[in-house]
Parts: sequence; structure tokens; C-alpha cells
Amino acid sequence: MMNNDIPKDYDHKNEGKWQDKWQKDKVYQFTGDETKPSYIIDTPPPYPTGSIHMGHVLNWLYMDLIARYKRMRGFDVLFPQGWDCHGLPTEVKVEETHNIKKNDVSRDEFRKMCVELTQDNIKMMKTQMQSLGYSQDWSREFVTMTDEYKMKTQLSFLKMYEQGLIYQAVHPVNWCPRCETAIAFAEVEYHENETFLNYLEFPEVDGDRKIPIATTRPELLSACVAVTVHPDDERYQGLTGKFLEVPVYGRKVKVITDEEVDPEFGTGAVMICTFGDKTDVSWVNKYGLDVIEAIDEKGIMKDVSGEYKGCTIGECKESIIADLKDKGELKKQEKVDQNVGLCWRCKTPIEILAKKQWFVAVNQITKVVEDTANEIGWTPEHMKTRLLNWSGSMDWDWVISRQRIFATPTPVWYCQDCGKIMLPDPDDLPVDPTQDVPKENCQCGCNEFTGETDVLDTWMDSSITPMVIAGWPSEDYQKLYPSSLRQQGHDIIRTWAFYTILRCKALTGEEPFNEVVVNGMVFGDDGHKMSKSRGNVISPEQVIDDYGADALRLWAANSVPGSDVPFAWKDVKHGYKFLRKFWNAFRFISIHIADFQMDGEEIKGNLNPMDRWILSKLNRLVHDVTGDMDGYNFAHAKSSIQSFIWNDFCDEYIEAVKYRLYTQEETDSKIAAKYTLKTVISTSLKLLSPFIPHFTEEINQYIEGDDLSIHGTSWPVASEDLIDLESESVGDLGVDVIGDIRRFKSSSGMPLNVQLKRTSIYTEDSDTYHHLNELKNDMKGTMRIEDLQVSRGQPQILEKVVEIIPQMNKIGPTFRKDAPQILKFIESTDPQDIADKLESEGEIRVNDLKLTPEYIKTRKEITSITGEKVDIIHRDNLVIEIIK
RNA sequence: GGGCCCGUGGUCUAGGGGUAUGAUACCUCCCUGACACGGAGGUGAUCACGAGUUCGAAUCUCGUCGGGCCCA
Repeated sequence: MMNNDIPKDYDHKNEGKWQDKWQKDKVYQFTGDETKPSYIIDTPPPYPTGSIHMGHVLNWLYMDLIARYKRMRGFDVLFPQGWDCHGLPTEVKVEETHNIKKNDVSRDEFRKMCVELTQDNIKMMKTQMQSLGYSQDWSREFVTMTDEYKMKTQLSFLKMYEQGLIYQAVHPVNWCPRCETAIAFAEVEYHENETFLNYLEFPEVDGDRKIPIATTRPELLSACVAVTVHPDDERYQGLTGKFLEVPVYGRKVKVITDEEVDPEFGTGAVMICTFGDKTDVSWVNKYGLDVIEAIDEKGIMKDVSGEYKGCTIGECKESIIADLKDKGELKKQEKVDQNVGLCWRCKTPIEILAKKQWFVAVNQITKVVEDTANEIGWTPEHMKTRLLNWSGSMDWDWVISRQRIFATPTPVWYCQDCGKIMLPDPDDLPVDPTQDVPKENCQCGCNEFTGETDVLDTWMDSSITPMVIAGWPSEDYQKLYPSSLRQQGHDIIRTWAFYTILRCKALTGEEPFNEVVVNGMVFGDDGHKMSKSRGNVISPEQVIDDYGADALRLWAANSVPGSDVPFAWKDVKHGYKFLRKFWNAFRFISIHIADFQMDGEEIKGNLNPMDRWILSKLNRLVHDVTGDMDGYNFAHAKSSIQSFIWNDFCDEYIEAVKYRLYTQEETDSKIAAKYTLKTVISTSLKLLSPFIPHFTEEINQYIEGDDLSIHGTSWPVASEDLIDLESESVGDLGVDVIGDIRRFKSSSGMPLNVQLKRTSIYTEDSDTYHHLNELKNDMKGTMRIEDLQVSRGQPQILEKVVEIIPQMNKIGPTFRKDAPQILKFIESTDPQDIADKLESEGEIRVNDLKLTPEYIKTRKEITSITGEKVDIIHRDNLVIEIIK
């Protein structure tokens, strides 16, 4: 050890140096040579936005902790990193950056721009990830926009199509008429506004009744396919199954009933259209109603609108209301509030259009997904319930078509003559059907094809990662499949978990991962999920600049799977303080153990009581922390280590060992102290290394040199023989008595290093007496006591018992329902009388109950002092008498 | 509206039938030969509310209220 090189302060700016070294030395490389059992992490591929956020920090820290821990436990760990590239935000960003609309350039050109942007974003995020010290094996990086990956996504499409799990059908989608694209629910922004509820009348076809209908969307009259009322609504009894005539268009529509109708709203009779809102969609599905398309992709009324054909939606609405008014068919108008869905980016009201789409037949295999979910271990367990509840309530299949450009193309052509679907040969993948053509003619003889322009949902890419990282579709992918672990945030359980289990099970017949660990959300200081739109974001880089990655990691590690974590600067600062504390302790120790050679067994025979105390605690710590890591209880692991180092080791042990280190000769006691210091430091460094990899590496170089990374060492094994409750209670006694005297000095204004003339400790308990004698040197040396006496018996003072403290944990189980009698007795009797009686007779009869000393504790005070002026400290079964 | 989770000192948090753990903030004292970016002590919680089970409930049960995530 080169102690004179150790700087006075720890500098977190060195973190980068270690990160570079780890990369250079390939410390985290997966070997795959099967000399060790493998442990595979199905790392979620983030969307390359260009910057990582606190959610990533938390999510990846869990994976990194597990990866590092498993490596040290002897596993060959595969911790790859991928990027889920495809998606609308990138298309939007490219349009903004280049100031174009995507249809202004060729699909290919547009895609190229997206690829370039994504490559830049990946590069930035990769740098950020490395700056946090995450131990991914970057030689295993995967990127979903590459040909290699697209080939896999398309192959998975073909295989599921062959199995009948992918099909094409007409389906409603959210559509932005301005952007001319389908958008996901997540991309719909809801906005409150006011509109008119228009009251019309639909005459009965075979009768005289006129049914009042209230609608906010009269422009969709042409697309009206039914009228529905609540089954219990007395106003409309006897109407079910009858036909009504739609005003203006004269078409006949049936009356149906449904529980979901709110009789209080409007007239209680609702017209169902294609598609006024989401409820319309569910009714159309539920009752198999017709689909009449009145609005086209640009938001223009179609032929079925009759005279309004060619109008915009707004124009049509205006005219139709005016015309109805003229004819006297508009009975009244009423203002109502409505929640209208807008396109998140251009704020145009969205429409629901029916489009031909590709689907994954979710409903066919929900049961299989559920069974598979039950075979996977979930931490926390209740996250599985979320998934099961979700999958049980799926009523639509999964729409995988997207009307976009930057995504994996749907590998399908349509014959221009007969419309037959043509699929590519698996060997030719990946294909872009808008550019490539099928190798063979259609069965009908035609060789003209239209390529599918719709691309695939990005979840089609990212739901096969466990297979991809294992090398699928190559034959030997099963060696690395299924993954050992998937780590993910709970906000997207319903997408990633459901889709991944579904797809992997369908394609491989096996579950994708053995275990799932779910992390919570990171909250900002407003108590909400940290997000750009809420403006409560703190960037990881900001924290790393000021306090370093390790301090940030300590913040994130102070959490457990499933629980949300508030971000707080003070927690980061606290982590930083801990590093400094450890650094200083290490610097002190290094002075003393600079040339110390460990040569085990002989030293172990010479251990002092305080050595045995700290070593027992250390080994118990190793045992506990190992259990915590296995159970993913990171917060508990982290705080136990931290409190051990800070309180037990620094505040107590080091203080109690100083007097031994300051002796001139190399006594056995001094050697034992050095051995203990070095053992504690080295072992706790290893326990901490997954949490604070840079800091522990920095210190490790001073102990071991920089040839061997601490991250290549193995996890400490608890020496059960050193875990000894007796040694711990002896040491605890020493810590307590030293603490009492330290506090005494402090409260009587004495500097800690001033000598005490004489101190006597009295006890009547023979074990305590024995233990105090063992600890005599430590107490004397640590507290600078000139003359320390340990005696059996009582000091020559008068004392009074002022309180009897009932020990509920003993009284309760013994006396059960009689416990209140005991408590009442204690409360109503003079404490001194109780103590005296117990002292003289060993028991007290309370009615028929026998109260003995083990059920109580006493608190005493000195009432007067005899002889010399002394100070007295009471503690459990001993008394300390101090003469300054 | 539905599913799941959570309400513990000012703030954050541990525990999950026996009188509440720690951190932070605040106050007081102390420069002790690693660390004042440190140490010692202190103030501060009827464990969201209400009922029930029990000798005993923060803990179990039911209900109410409040919050979060996801979904409609």
C-alpha cells in the first residue's frame, strides 16, 4: 500500500478514469465459454431520446447491482444493451429539424434522416450510461433499426402469421386528419371545451312515435348505424328491435339497449355512429353493427354525406345544423362541456376511422400468457396481479399496423389482380415491400404487387429482446434462453410484460425470463412522476457534475423494487458525505497498515474483545447483505453497510482501537488491531463495490494496486464461526460504557483527550463483572482513565428507584388478559417499594399473580453522595463512579 | 369509472400484534493525534380517520377520506 500517495480528499472527478479502464480491460465481458453458470439480463432497450432520465438511473442501477453481485458470486453475466429506435417522436423531431413534412421527401430519404438522428441520440445516451458506471457488455449492443434486427422482427411476423396468430382486419384507429396518420392513445391529448348538444327527432318507421335524440355530432348523421337506450328507461319501453328513420338521410336504423347508456344525459337515447367516440366503437363491436365511413383521411366528408360531400367536418356540421333549423327539425340546442381528444402535436381534434390493419390475435392466447406469467417469479409479487387483471380484460386484439415510415416494414405484398397476400421468403429478410418485389408471381398469374406501406408497432421489435440477445433464430439460441432476469418499471407492465411473454411464448414455446423485478417511478419534488411535461425534471448529469455517479447511485440504491422513489438532493448529499467519511477512515487506517502483511490464523488467537465484536458484526453484515441482494432488497443492503461503517466501525471501533495503534512496540494487541482494520476495510469495500464501483475501485488500488479490479474479485463469504452473539454483547457493553464516559466528559465540558483520575465500575452480575474485566484496557485506553477499577457490589452512595418500566414483551405473553392488573399495580405503587420488595423477596404477589424482576426494568437516581465528590452514571445492571 | 399499490415526527423512511427505526431539517455543546464536509446531545409522531377482533393494534378485518401508477 502506498499510503503517502493518498490525497486528502476524495475526488469524484476521477470516475471517468475508471470507466475508461473498465472498458479497456473488458472487465464486464460475457465469455459464454460455459466454464461458469451464466446469468442473463434481458435489458430493456430504451427509446433513444438523446438523454437518460432519473427513471433510467433507477432502473439500470437495479440491473447493474444485480449484474455486479452475480459476477462476484461466480456467474458469467450477460448484460447487453439495446436501443428501441422506431417511433413517432423521432419522425416529428426530424420534421422539425429539417423543416419538412415527411411526405415532402421519399420514404427512403426520410428514413435516412431518422436513422442519423437516432444514431446521434444513441451515442449521447451511451456516454451518459457509461458515466453512471453501469457495467453493460457493449460488445453485445443491439439496435432495432439495423437490418440485422429488422430481419428478426420480420421473421417473427412471418412465423406468427403461419401460426394464425397474426391477421388482417378492419379496425377503428385514432386518426389525426391534419397529420394524416393513425396515432396511439398515448398520443391523444384530452382537452375540455364547450359545445352544443343538438336535439333532433327520429321518427318510428312502423308507428307514430318520434324519438328525441341529443347529439354533439350531427355531421355524423350519415354514419348513424343504430340508436340505443338504457334497458330500464321507461320512456322507451317497447322500442327495442323497432326501426327509426334517420333525419336528412332517411335510412332505417334499429333500436337496441345497453346498460352503458346514461339516461340522465341528453334524452337518454343515443345515436351510434361510425365513429363519434370510443363508446361507439365498443357498441359497434359488441353488437356487430354496420360500419359507414363518412369522413376520409383528410377530414373531408365522403359520398355518404350526400349534399355535404367534400365539406370539412366543421363546414358539414355548420351546414347541417343550419339546414335542420330551417326545416324545423332542430328542436333545441344546449351548451355542454365535453372532453375532446386532440393530436398531441398539432392540436387538431382526432377522429376515429375504420382502417384495414394487421393484428396479433391476443384473445386466442391470453390464457397461455397467463399460465406463463405464473411460471415467472415476480418481485414484488403483486405486479403479476396487475398483469393478470389486465390480460383478463383485453377485448380488442393488438393492432400492430402503424401509418408511419420510420419502423420495421410489414413484410407483405398484395396481388394487384386478386388481392391475395404475398409473403417474402425468410431467406430474403429483411424486405421493404415498398421497394422490393416478391420473387414469384401470384397463383393467379399476376406479377404486379402493391407493397404494404403500413409499418409495424415498435413493440413488435422490442417484445423479442430475450430471443434476440440469445442469438435467435440461430439454432443454439437456447443456450442463452430464457433470460434469467428482466428489470422494468411498473408503468409499462401492460405493454412490455404482456407483449414479450405473448410473443416469446408463441415463438419459442418457453417463457422469456425466469424472474421479473419491477421498479417504481421516480417522483419530483411535487410528488408526481418526474416528467418533462410536468417540469419537475432533474437531469442525472447535473447530479453527477456536483456529486459524482456514486453518490447518485447511493440515492437510487436506497429503494426497493415496486416502490416509487422521490428524488431529493439531500439524499444525494448524504451519499456523498458517506463517501467522504469512508475516505477519511481509510486514509487514517492506511497510515497504520501501510506495510502490514496479513497472515491469518495466528492473529485470530490474539483478538481483543473489541476485535471479536467488530468481526462478528462484519460477518453478520456479510450474511445479511448477501440475503438482501438475493431478495433484491437494495435499500436494506445499502443502509446496513452504511450504518455498520459509519456507526460501528468509524464511531466506535476505530476510536476504541486508537490507543492500541499508538503504542511503540508491535504488540500482539497492535497486530490484532491492524489485522481487524484491514479485514473490515477490504470486506466492506467488496460489499459496497456493486453500489459505488468507482469509489471502491479508487480505494482498492491503494490496497491491491491497480492490476486487479475489485470488480473481478469474489463476493465475501460470511465466516459463521466469527458470528458470535456473546462477543457482540461483550463489545456492546464496552461501546455502551465508553459512550457513557464520553458523554460524561462532553457534558461536563472536558476535552475528550483529558485524563480522568479515577473511575470505578460496580456490578453485582457475575457475567457483567467478567466482561468488564475483559474490556478494562479498552475502556481505560479509549477514555484515558488513569486508574480504572472494576468491582463487584455497589458503590457507597444512596440511590432511589424513581421509575418501574414494565417489559410489555414479557408481561403480555405470560399474563395475557391479566396484564392490565400488573400494569395497574405498577402505576399505583411507589417504585422504590416495588424495587425493595423484589430485592428482598424476589417476587411480588399481585392478587394471584406473581411478578418477578425479569418483567420490569428500573430507573434510578442518586439522592445523596457520601465521602469524596463523585459523579455517578447508571446503566442497566452496573454503576459507573467517576472522579475527575 | 376500473385494477393494483401507498398514507408513520416539518420532510423522507424502517418495522408489520408487546408502547416507533433511521435520515434530513432545526436547537445546544465540543476544533478529541482520519474527517468541523466531523463528533456528542436535544426538541419533534395520539403511526390519515372511524369501527371491529384482542389482555394489548401503527401492525389484523371492514368502512371512510387522501395520494400515486396504469387503463377506460
